[in-house]
Amino acid sequence: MINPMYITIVEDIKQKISSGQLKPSDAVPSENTLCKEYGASRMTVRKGLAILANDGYIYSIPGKGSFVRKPELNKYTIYYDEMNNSINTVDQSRLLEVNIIMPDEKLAGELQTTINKNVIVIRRLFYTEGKPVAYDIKYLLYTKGMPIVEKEIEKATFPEMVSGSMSAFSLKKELSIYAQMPDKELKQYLNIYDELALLVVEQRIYNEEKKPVGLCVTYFRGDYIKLKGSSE
Amino acid sequence: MINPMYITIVEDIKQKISSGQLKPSDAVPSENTLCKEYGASRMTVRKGLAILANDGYIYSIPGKGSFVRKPELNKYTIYYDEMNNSINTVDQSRLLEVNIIMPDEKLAGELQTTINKNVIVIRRLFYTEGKPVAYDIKYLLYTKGMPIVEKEIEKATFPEMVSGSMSAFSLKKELSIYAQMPDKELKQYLNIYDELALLVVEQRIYNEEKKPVGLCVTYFRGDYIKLKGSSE
DNA sequence: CAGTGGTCTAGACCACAGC
DNA sequence: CTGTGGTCTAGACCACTGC
Repeated sequence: MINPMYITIVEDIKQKISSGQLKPSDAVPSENTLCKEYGASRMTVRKGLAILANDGYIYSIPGKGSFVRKPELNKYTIYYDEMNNSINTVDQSRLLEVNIIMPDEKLAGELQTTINKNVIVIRRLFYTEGKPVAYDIKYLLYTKGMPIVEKEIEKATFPEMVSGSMSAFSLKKELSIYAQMPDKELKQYLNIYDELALLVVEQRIYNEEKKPVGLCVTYFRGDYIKLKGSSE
Repeated sequence: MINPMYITIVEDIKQKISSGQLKPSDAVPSENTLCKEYGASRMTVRKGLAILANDGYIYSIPGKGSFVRKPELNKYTIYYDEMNNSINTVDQSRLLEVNIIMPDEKLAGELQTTINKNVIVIRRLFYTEGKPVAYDIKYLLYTKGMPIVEKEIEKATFPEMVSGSMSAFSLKKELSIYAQMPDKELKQYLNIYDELALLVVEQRIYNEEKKPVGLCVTYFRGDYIKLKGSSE
């Protein structure tokens, strides 16, 4: 396997950074230097540097040069949807409620809407091997194209519901994760008889203009979910 | 403000995708078509397409063309370190223990080492406004350059401790997040008198060859932490 | 002023898809 | 075979930095 030249350049420089030969805020050799070093044209060298910049290894300052970046030690990527997580996958879901309501003030505030606008409520229970493992409640601002067929709602994830009515590319999403004790209602739904912690995940979806279009809160039995994230 | 031409191309195509004019798996106009359309050279067009590809909007298949990608609806980025979270920041930390131990079998398995290798244990308590909010325990495989000064240990985050002894660029990190009830010991450390859920975060750090170099488990009082993530 | 990175061109050759 | 994307070149002009 013969790599293209720009890949060679990328790997050489990555190696120098990983090995400590080049340290954060050190200057990477200038483009012209690298051209001579590799016998490559400037565009080829630049392609390599662009990749390094994109991967977070270096940054460039016009007129000065390219420099090694300090790595982001605390950045993780997490793939989350309410039906699928690392311990168990939801194999069944039960629709508790689909309704159109007028939000109370708290909810209206959350959704940045007014108390006289319609909001869709969807409440579901998720099961794994016949046992209830999560209680899920969603509030969606009504827009055309929203799912109204119950069968669709039962199996859809939150972003899927919203993206039916708008291009998914324009959506901004936020997660909020915390631990909580269940109240009476949740204990009943989730068959909890003694003390058991819940993992609560709130998803908020915003449109292109950062207006909220939906809120989803999922209460997972603590013994049935583990969220996983990783660097890179 | 006049944008470079490749930015214009990027924004035009992004707009077509966001507005739904181009849908997932639709073909983007070919490079030659775009060259003519914008009166640009092929390298300029390609630069634009490269950016779109990098941002996850499109993908290219040699010999066929470029196509609109299905957005990753479930991808989030989370910035986590054990001393800093969305409700409160740790303003004080107390070192409970720094020690060198032989791991038991379970720990040795976790760290993929043997029970006769030295492991550093660090246990800390984190405080916010004088109140204990998290209990933190770390296991590090010993390597040269490890922090041994207590003052350093008290304030360092997990990746910082490890990166003292190796280039941080080569580290792979994993997060595991779940909810749990505190045991007696944790209740004591965290001043918990009635039932309160804990948010538990495990960090695992691996070196370039995917060998574990450290494990860190942090138990947060559920009422004192909320992890935040967001798309893009 | 010389050196740096940022943009851009007008060619070239290649491997691969599909007809 | 034509059209596609992937790699690469050898120039060019620009704006910026630092001496």
